[in-house]
Amino acid sequence: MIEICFPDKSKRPFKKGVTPLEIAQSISEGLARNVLSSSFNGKIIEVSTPLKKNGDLKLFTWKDFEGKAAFWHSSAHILAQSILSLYPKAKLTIGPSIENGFYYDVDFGNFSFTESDLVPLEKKFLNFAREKFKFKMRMSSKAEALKYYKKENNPYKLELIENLKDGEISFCDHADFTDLCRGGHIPNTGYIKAVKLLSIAGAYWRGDESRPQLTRIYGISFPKQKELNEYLKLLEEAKKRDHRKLGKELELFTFSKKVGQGLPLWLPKGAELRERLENFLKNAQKLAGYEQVISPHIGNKELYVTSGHYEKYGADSFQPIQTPADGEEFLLKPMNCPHHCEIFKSKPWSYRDLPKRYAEFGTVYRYEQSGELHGLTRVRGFTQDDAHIFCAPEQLDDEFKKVIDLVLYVFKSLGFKNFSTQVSLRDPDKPEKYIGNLKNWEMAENAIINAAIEKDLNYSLEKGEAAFYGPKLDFMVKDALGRRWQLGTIQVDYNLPERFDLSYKGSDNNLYRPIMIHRAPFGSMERFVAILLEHTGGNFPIWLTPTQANILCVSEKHKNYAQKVLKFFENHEIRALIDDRNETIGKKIRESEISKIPYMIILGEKEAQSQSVSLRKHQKGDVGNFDLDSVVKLIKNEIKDSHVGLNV
RNA sequence: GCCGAUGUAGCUCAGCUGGCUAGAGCAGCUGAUUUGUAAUCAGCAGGUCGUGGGUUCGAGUCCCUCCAUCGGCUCCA
Repeated sequence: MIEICFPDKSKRPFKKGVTPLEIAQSISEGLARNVLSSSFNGKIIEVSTPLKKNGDLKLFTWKDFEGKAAFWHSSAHILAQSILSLYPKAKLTIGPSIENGFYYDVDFGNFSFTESDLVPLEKKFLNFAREKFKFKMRMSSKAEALKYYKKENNPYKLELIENLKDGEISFCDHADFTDLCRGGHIPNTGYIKAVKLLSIAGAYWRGDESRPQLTRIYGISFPKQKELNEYLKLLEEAKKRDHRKLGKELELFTFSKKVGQGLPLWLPKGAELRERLENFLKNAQKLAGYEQVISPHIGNKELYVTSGHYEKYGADSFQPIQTPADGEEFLLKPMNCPHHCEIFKSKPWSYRDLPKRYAEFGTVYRYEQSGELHGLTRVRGFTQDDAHIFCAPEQLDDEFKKVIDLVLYVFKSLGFKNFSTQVSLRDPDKPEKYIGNLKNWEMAENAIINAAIEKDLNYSLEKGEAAFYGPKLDFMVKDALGRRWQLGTIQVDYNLPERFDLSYKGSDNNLYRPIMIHRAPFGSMERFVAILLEHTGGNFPIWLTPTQANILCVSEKHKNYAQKVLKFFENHEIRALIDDRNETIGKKIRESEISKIPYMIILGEKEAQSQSVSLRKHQKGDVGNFDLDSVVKLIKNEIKDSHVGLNV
């Protein structure tokens, strides 16, 4: 007998060799039907694995992350089986489960696999799934595994096996298909009732640009057809919130082939919106002790040679601008930091002056790869809400926390609740990738981690993700389709103060090197507006929205009264428009609803007589009749409420 | 940059296997209507079918080049 301990700490004895599935059965038939995967002493195992010793058992169903992972991992096996069945010459590589579904990377050789090939593949998949093939794990010696894939002539699997230890190599069989596999499957293929092969993409073998490009097939599967339908519907809904679509519809920004790809043009409404965001942050920064500075859009090449950026990125960026003078070269500003360093250098500083906090909405230009451009989230010209803090080492801790507070304040004011943070540290195994001494790195990394803990951030530690000049803390927010984007960022930098030979005089009359903090709460105005659009679906908080109230006349007869109402609104600083076109009131309301203006002020004969207005709220409908004073008061109150913490 | 897909009027789209002067709705303009909580009616105008080349008696439709966009990969100071 062995003793099994469950997550609720209860313990029960079982016969030696019992499987997790049998244990589930002993609990309830329902659980047995739904259990997809399990873990024993923290290690993921098949539910058919006999248990031979005492230990902690967890059973996973579709509701658990681990259950879904097993489900999708198993789906990847069936996908691979389907691929080989239709394309016997294809070479399989890897096929993991991902956040939403799974993929398999395949080398089709000379054959060009296209989207239309997904349909028959999907059919094949479903046919295999219905057969209820059992997934069976099998250990293999390294020699045996190598022999198998040599026979299959599959260099990818051979490379994978070469990197594995003998004795830790296993295969998973189902039907007549086998694949190198670590394990973690559902009991049989029949659990998969619905599948959708979503898209194909090129992906480099092992993520290395210099190695062959494979065809990646993405898919998602579900235990019920209904769940697949719901997921596909969700994707459709998400497309409606795409910032590129909304930006066009709401006339916020546009692109022009003639101006150049990745170079956004802000339309009047978008520019106004962006200006409001900038003013909001400027006010907050003023209160936090920042000073605004302004630097030019180009800088002498020498500036970037000094900063080290030219050496590292020069060849991959916009190339230097030549002037009529011999040998003179300027670069489009790819970042603001070197300029700010020179601002700091403009006079000598005492320790009493620190920290200096220089802020600038600085527009920078970076030559991003054409295939990487994406709406407003990845562009070639953008404006960072940048600032650089020059402080003494002993001030780093405190300054870092203050910046976190500012970022959290910005996120809170704009209603971003579901964000995650990532602490990017150096890779300790590759010290050559980083500059600065070890002691400083440790100090900075600890400062960031401690600050993240103290501020109760939900953070992940990412080794090897640090910039070459220092560790950083990034704030990540998802877009409508669940893609993660970095917005706010806080970075510690030991490099630039060194390269620019920055210094301040300490109390002992010696010169010391300041530490620099780069930070941008929005990240960039472009990306921030994009993500804000996707989060709000274009229904911005009323303090930000381009038009707050739309004054609609029932007929052209009431133009004069409408003008009077407009004047009244303007006097109370409410952004209002008049729609006095010769159209029906129904049409004006419809258009106002579509353009997502929060309030409609409807007025006709009745209202003109009584000097009142009829109020309609976007997405809500008629609110009732109000006199001018109370309607203004009502809207102003909502504007104030929508602006969390701004009026402190 | 790489793999795959897409590109028809300001916007959303139709145009089957190549065959009359390329269509629709919305937006625009003109006129009628003067309207009460999500589209009033009629008329008019609007397109080098992304670009350049090729195949063909004939190309929006087939082939190639380039450009842009979309989904990914790589990258992201």
